[in-house]
Amino acid sequence: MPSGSAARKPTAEPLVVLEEFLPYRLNVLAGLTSSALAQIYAERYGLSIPAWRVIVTLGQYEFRTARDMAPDGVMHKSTVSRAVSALEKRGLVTRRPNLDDRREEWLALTPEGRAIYEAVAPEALAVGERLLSVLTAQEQKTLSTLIDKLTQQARLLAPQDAEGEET
Amino acid sequence: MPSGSAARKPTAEPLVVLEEFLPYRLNVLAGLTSSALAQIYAERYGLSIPAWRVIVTLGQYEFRTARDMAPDGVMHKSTVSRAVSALEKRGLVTRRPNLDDRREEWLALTPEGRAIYEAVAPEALAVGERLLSVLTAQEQKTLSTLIDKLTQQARLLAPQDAEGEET
DNA sequence: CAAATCTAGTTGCTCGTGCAACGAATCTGG
DNA sequence: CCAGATTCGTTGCACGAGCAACTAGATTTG
Repeated sequence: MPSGSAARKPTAEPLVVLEEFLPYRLNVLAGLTSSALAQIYAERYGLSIPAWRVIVTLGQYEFRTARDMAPDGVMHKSTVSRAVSALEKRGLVTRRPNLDDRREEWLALTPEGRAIYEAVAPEALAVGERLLSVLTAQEQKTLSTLIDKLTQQARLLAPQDAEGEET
Repeated sequence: MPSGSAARKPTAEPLVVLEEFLPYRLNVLAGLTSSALAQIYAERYGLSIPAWRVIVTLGQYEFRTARDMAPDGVMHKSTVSRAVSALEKRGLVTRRPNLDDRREEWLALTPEGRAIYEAVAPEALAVGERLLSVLTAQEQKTLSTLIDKLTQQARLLAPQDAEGEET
């Protein structure tokens, strides 16, 4: 147990107790789940988090533009751009210019890309479910609601749209 | 409205729906709250996330070693090391060798460091509370429980101890 | 239809941070 | 009491990602 030395005497007035601070706890949890997931898509398939998100989105929607990948400002557009380039270079994604608006391009999975998607997705899902397995069905529904409420509120408090992390 | 093009037709069998995937949602939420907080301690006080954590911990415990800053593997030790160096250079933190074990050093806030702590902490707390303000007291308790359960479980699924993000 | 404005996407730069290798101090076992 | 293993902390390296500036194309306005 590494926290054997943990019981150091607290200051007179600890204004913030980190371990109870919601943003901190959310980040720790998010980081841990990211690590768990990364084991799969990173170590096993060489995918970065942005790449994983691109693949999942394309697996979900068939055709999308790069901009669609960052629906609400999650992921910077440069991040998406580089992820797509990398995936294209690996032959997992194709670009096809949109003739109606030649600024953007339609992205799609190649057969190889889809193969990876079909291999990774179930494993990722399994991790998600193993995570949730410690909650009852009712708790899972509650959690979902709470996350939505908080996310909505956080969006109001965050700068404008900024952000960009993992999973 | 950027999502005007959102209703792209889904694939036959979307294996994973990203917007419903717990790890993804957790990361988005954590990222947004981080951004909200960063507005304060980064833009206003020039503190990185690790630096902020160090300051809060020292504000909480008076004396700590660098290792204590990463209780469970949150934050890499190199991250802590660099954060502490930076804080020392700014005169916010002091190091004093531990004579009982000269591998480690006792860290503490300088008066300047404490002043910053006392300025930042309430603001950060306020953000946390504004976040939570959309939840009832009961919901807040529930959330806390759920986060704990999930964190515990995530720790089992994550590699060994790996991790390292924001707040 | 020209000028100004806006949007999609790319790229150079920089910085934060994880990793791995290392140095120093400590602890353990023969 | 010495040799190997372990732990605290630092540092070189590389890479991922945000920012800002830019190109190219589209849209608006007068």
